Amino acid sequence: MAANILLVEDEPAIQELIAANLTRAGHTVLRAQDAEIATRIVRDALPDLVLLDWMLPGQSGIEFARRLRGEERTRNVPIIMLTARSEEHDKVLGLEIGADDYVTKPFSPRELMARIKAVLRRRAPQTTEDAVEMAGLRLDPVTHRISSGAQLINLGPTEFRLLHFLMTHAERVHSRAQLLDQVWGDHVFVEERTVDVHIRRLRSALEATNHDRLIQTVRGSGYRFSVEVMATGELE
Amino acid sequence: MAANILLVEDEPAIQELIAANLTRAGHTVLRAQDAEIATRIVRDALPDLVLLDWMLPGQSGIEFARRLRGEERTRNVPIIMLTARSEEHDKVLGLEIGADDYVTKPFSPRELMARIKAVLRRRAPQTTEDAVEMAGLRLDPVTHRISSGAQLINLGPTEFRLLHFLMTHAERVHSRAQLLDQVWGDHVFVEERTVDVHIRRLRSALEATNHDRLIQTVRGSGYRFSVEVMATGELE
DNA sequence: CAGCACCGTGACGATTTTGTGACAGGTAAG
DNA sequence: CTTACCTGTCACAAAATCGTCACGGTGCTG
Repeated sequence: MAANILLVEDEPAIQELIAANLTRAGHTVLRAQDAEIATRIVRDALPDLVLLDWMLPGQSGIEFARRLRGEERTRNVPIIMLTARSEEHDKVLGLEIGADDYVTKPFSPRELMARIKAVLRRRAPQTTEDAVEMAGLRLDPVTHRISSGAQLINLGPTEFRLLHFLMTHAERVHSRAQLLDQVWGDHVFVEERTVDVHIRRLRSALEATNHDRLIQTVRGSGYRFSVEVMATGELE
Repeated sequence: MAANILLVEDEPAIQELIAANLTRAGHTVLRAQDAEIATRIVRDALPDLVLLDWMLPGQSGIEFARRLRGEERTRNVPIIMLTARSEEHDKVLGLEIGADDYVTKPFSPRELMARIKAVLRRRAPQTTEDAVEMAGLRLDPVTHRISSGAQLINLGPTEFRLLHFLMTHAERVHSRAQLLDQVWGDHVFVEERTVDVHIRRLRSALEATNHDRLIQTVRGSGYRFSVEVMATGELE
């Protein structure tokens, strides 16, 4: 959770504001007023995340980002860009470079912190090697097996990862976007509705042991793995 | 609790005094000596609250406040005005612009801190992820579930958001227009009476656990979520 | 008590969201 | 080069939810 964050921002007041919020959230802050200083810092130690102002004196933020992406060593460092306006042109340019997220000024620090949290979590997928068992359904990451009692259940790789994620984050609702980030990977371009299809494949595989009811649809929000029975159906 | 506060005050001694108190209370302070500096800051980052001196060199505080209210992005930032005069006329003018509170100099720091706390609390619960529980009714945004004891209650997306808003802003009357803004979204074209229908759907869903009485009609004004029993009828 | 403004309610068509079956690649094993 | 999976996308079906309306009830005013 706690991370080392490189903050590249020329406006002192804003830099101070962001730094204070980051510190309060438990992160360590490395500050840079311009791209040159930032470059020097990155050479010494790789941060876990870079917060980068689009407009900087001297070398622009976008140029710095491009350089980060260009070098093997720094390629995988997540970048969040702070941009003056939400113009489509900027957004496209940013995506090209591979910024992980965008925050447009004026931004609320609260929202910025939320984005940072999201990006960090996306980058550090929680993959315990421990077996999970819920409601008689057992998933073992080591042997890559799923079983219900003696009954073995066969799944494709994607459905396996999906079920693993859902079981290790049970009871929570996950949006399709979140599932894509966590299960498919960070920078994958896939239709959101594809999640539906895999949910369906997962369900039909679990149908044999009547475990398909554990995967619930939350209309307008996403999906949830839950042991609790749905409220509606008192089907008798 | 901890917030980012923009302090616009030209008198250095006063500024220092207030800033020290804010910092001690755990807040982060952004300082500006005049409206121009304040404008520059707001262009980049939205504070959680603005403490604004009425009298400023150059552009007046009231003018700055008016500009904040005029722009979409900054409209909802709470403002507390600081003024030397205590004339009724000023108070009216300030409230007209939409200042959330009003403190007259000389003020006691303790009083000011209390006002700040009050305003922040009023604005805060809008974006919380925490579960809410009132009168045995529990709403959890994370699992997207509503329960009364072991009994689960099913709601559509809109009713869910409506109940969430009402519960996080309980004991207060909300007009239909306010509810539409807060629950439906800012620029939605929907009949006001539609709120009635959703209130009704919400009530009938809560009826099973006898929680429908928590949602009260305030004739001529709107609706209120309240734990207190209505004074009027002891319906048996 | 009449008139009026306001609210609750049931119904219904429209819209949005999700489930489902089919299909065209893609990949790895044989 | 087959064959046997997997995958991502689509189009369409099914389902849930939404917004509106009309009607009737309720409480306030004078």
